[in-house]
Amino acid sequence: MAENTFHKLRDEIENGILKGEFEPGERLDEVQLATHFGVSRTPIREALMQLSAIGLVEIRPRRGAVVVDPGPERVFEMFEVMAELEGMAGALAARRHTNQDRSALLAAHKKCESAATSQDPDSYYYENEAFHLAIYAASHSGFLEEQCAALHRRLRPYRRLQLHVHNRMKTSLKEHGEIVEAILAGDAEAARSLLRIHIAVQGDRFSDLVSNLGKRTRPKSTTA
Amino acid sequence: MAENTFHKLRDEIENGILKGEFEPGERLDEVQLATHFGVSRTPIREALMQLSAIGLVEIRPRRGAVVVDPGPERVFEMFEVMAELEGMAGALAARRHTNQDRSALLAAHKKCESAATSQDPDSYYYENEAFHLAIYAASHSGFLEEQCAALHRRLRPYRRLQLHVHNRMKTSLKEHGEIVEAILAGDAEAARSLLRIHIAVQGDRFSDLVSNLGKRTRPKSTTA
DNA sequence: TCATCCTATCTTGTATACACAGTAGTTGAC
DNA sequence: GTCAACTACTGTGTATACAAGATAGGATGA
Repeated sequence: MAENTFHKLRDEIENGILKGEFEPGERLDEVQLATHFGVSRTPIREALMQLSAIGLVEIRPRRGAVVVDPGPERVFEMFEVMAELEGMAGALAARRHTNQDRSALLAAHKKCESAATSQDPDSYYYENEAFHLAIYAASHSGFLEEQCAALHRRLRPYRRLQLHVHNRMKTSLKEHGEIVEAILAGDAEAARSLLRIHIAVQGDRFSDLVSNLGKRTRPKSTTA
Repeated sequence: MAENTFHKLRDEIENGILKGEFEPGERLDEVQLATHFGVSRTPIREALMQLSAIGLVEIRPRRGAVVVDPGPERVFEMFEVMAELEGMAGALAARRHTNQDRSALLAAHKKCESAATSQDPDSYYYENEAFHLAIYAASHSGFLEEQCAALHRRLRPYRRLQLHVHNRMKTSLKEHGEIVEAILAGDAEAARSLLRIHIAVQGDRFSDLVSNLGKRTRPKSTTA
């Protein structure tokens, strides 16, 4: 541990963006953030630099940092790439998973099941994340795992919105079951295509997503 | 452009790392870099923050920044992911390419041909990069294009080493030809698998890569 | 009344200063 | 002679100060 101030600030601001406390397009005032966190501008700037490098904020010269607004097409493209990477992770996991991975996957799946039966979207959202992280880990490719986790993290807010679509939780859980089965059976191509379909935003889910993107920018009331 | 100092510094240091001026594992002294570039430590730190966010350097608290050394397995994993992403870009390009993309691809391919016939590895290296960027652009997925370009850039030094392997240039060019054909014919799955094979480091190429990784860390004489 | 220009203020970008942690070198003791 | 501890120094982390550009508001002219 023993992290530095700018590390904590980076996570803090990143979470703020992902949770929607800072809206897309919003300007991030350095002095304001500095006073808010009780630090000087220096570590704030360093945190913003890191966020700009991973594409969460954009720094325009002499004009400050703004929260990047990906827009519907870009979000769709991100899901497209996520589907491909997850498919790859699933395929590798099918070939390489150990007994430990097997237990982790089954345990994560079971927790998703509990969350789904108790009809708790927030809990399912959390356990779903753990489930996917377990797949990445089972791929035994450190780099792929990192890339997947990073993109997964970035897509969090949109995934969260999707879960509130009617019946999505139930469908999602059913797909999880098939995915686990394919991976544990060592069927790489089945795991790949099942995961692709699981992630991809196709058909109705696309219009659901676009519709939800509009809702994301809230009526300014919960800002404080 | 009117970029800021830290933008230029970031590119400068990044190029230094990719070109091997800074060796993997080497400590990046802030004061030394500052005096070298004739600036203060502030923009240097901001540049290092960005490089740490994209994984080129690692910042350990109170112990400064060091150039990340991926190690053979990690490099292999990066090529694995690159192969998948390029395959995806090729598949999308096959479906979505416009007449403009078509001309750009053919032009880039022709330039590779010229470089190959004149037996110029450096020139081929450059034109090869342009060729692959043309494929990314033809995918018409802005996010995928960015991801591919970033990873491609990061793998530059290793690709450069590979080109010096005997006959690689000729084989590479032949593969390019087949890839162009598949894309222009609209055969997505052919384009995908051809590109996967083109990028993947398999069989002999893996041992070539590992052997070249050793050469990269030079005999410490050119440090000054 | 509207548009344009000028000015004042606010914010970013860079430099510098100071505090604290880590590291290395030296000295002393076993 | 070797190991450990203490001290001095080097370098990072954060704050603050200063300079320069951008924006907004007001004033003047058409």
